[in-house]
Amino acid sequence: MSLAKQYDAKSVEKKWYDYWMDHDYFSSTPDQRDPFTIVIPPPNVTGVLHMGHMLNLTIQDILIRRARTKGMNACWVPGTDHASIATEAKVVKKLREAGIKKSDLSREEFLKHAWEWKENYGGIILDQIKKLGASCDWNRTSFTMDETRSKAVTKAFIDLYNKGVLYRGKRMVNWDPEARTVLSNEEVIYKEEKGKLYHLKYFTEDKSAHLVIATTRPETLLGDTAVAIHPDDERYASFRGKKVIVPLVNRPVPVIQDSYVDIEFGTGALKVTPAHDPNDYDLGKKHQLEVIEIFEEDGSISPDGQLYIGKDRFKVRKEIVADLEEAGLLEKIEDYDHNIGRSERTNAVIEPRLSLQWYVNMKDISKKALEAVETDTVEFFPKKMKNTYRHWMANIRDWCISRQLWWGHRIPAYYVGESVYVGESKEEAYKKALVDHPELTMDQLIQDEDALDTWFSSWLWPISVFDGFENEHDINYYYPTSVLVTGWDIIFLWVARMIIAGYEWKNEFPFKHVYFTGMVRDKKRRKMSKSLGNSPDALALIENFGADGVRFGMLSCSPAGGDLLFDEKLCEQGRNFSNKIWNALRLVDGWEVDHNAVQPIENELAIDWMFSLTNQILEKVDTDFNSYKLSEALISLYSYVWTDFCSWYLEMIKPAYQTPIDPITVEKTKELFRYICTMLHPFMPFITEEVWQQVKGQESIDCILSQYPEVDVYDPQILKDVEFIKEITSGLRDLRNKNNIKPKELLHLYVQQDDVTEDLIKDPRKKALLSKMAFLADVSISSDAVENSISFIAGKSKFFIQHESEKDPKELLEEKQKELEYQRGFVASVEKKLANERFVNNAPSAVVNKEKQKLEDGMSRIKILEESIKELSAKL
RNA sequence: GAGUCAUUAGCUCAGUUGGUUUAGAGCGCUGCCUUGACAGGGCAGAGGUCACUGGUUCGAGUCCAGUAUGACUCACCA
Repeated sequence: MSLAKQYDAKSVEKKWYDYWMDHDYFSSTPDQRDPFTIVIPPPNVTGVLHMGHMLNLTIQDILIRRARTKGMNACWVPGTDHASIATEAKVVKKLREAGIKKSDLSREEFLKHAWEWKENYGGIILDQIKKLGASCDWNRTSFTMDETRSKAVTKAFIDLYNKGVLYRGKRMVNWDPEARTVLSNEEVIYKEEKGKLYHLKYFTEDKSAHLVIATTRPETLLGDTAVAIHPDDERYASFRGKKVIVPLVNRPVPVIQDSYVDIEFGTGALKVTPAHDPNDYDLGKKHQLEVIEIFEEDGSISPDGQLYIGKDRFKVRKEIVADLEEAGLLEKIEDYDHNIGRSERTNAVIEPRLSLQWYVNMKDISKKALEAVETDTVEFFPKKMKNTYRHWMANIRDWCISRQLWWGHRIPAYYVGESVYVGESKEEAYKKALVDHPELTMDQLIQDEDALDTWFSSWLWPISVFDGFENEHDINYYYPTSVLVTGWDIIFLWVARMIIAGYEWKNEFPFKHVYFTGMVRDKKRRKMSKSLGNSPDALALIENFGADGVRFGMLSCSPAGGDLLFDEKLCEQGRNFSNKIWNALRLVDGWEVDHNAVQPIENELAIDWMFSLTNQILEKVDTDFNSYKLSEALISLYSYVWTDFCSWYLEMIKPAYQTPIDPITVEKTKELFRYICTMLHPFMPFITEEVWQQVKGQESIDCILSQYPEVDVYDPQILKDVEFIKEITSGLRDLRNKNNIKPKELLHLYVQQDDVTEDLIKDPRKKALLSKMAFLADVSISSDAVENSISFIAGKSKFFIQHESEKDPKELLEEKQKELEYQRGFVASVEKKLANERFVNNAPSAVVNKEKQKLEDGMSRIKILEESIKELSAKL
């Protein structure tokens, strides 16, 4: 049965994924082999597959599949995280669309809806991951809120609490008024935005004088409890120790002096709102100022604000400006660009807010984690990420882990008044509480309303996916894992914390290597985002170019850590590559084998050459993998398969049209195909499995489990020899091109006599190969000039054919003269080096000899060019 | 404001401890090619003062200093 002209990725990919699954090839259990383990960076359960995931997953699959063919016990654990804010937001939105308000539901009712939502949509991304060909051990699929993972979270919390690492404190936090929860610094995005600077008048109590304060947030004056000036600022000397009146609310507040105030900025006078600005909070503490909280959780004004009660902060800003103007207390408004922090999830402007939260004291528990990276115990790729990591870890702040959400792990802390009791269950906490409060009833023990930050479960991931807090069996075998593949944007949120957790609970790092991928951007270097609409539909890409094509496209342009400018063309290139391999297979598949045919001698050489080259590539790919240069490895394989194997090798051994081929050549060629399939399999698993099945011969094993070849010794001389034959062939093709000689018209090639050409002519294998590739009737050495000839140079030797040049001799002469100039420049630079005594004396002899060889070859080329020019000039 | 990194062909990038015939690849571009694996193809070609200025060295795209431009991270002053 003949093969289809074009490769059909769609049917092939489904067929083999099902086949692999049916044979349980992805699943792993501990055995005597070395483990190679990766835990997936869990995508949000709300997520759909996007470009970042595809890059990330492709890389992980490449590493896993390669390890598998190298005989290791490869285990890739998939899963998702519960993404508390994102998921809760989605559920709230869905409920709202159905006419249900979250505030009308009890916690239990809401969670029922949330779980329902998770059951319906949570598996989507996992199915999409399968389409990409990911060879995850699906039996191990985990979810941060499933039973095992939840237990781990509770255990970790209690353990830290007992060690005294957790504490509860009132702090100024980043408050998201839309999600009504606290955010970590990492979840706030600062960006320059256009704003205004409002200049407001604060009068003294007797109204005799006023000072002017510049502020971007006039509405916060409702919470002002002081005005600050610099002690050295003589402009405000008369206000020292006095009180001024806060506009509109008419509250007298002290004028305090503090060197924190920047004399140069604005008017040099600062209004102080301790409840709603981190710096003001510190000032307030220092000067023992009153703290007035004027905002509700949703950003509206609270009764303590006195005015505008219940109105939203931005509405109030407009109104208060109008009211101030009317009262004559507004001096002027200036345009002013400043940084505004917004919630990464809801885009709401962050409101600094005082709040009682749970914190992890990071100082001590992060020490080992910093050291591990400093000493490369945990190695980062690319290395430069160490700097970023060090900077953050050295200045680490305490981690606020409580979130005012329902979807997530509820904090296992219970209160009796001010006393705190933690426990895996309410019963356990109750027992502890009874010690202090013998009269306590169960109902009087109140559990914390808040849930834990999602990262508080993610940081346990490399341990919890193996049930590492409860069960030794798997964790002892798989932990520490081999490599973590993730984006650099979550180096603090996730990577650093996992390393900390690893040392905290396993006393060992969670992964040996961390490979940071770049950001996927569009051609214009913009980040791919939903709002810009510049992100291609991942599944549509797979549909159009095949998973192999997309994997190729993602990889071929993604240096570690570097940004990746995604272009659909790259996937197209990948698809075309599949097609190329497919058609190479078709060629070989179509050959008629004559079992009595003798192998032509040029095939012998071609095969020797191709095997040598294969070993060279194997070596190169190994080196690239060791330093995670995956895209370089792929590019090497691409050019090895396309250029060397298809364009040269197959042409070398191809029998004449409708002529049968000898069995040895076919067998060797199939063997080469198998090498190609195994080497390329990690990158393009489907096409390689498909082709493998056609060429596997006696091998009963499938490509996915085929043994990765070891590098064998090879003869570099054979690579040089064939390189020379290729150079002559290309030179002659160019000559044909320029002189309108048909590509396949047989020619007689004359060769200038020297050591290299003599070797070429005398070796029948080389001569035969050259003749076949260059379409030669004959090759002969000629010391005499041949009449009416045109020539070219390959290496350092002259080659020519008897043919009247069709080119304008003048043009030809110019071309040769240009070339001569180049060669003279080249020779001059080499001569300069060799004339330098210090070079000849100091440089290693190998380098000096190389230079001498360069000089000799250059001189030889100059001589040939000079002769040609002389001949050409004579004709003019 | 502090720090990190980058600057090589029209575009995107390689270039491993300084020495690989005065720099490589892919895409794009130009010319030619179609019965025979593949137009999702073949053959060939053009295209670069390695950002700039100095320095170290026998030798610098590669090391050092400065300049310019850009990107990112962290911290943020009303």
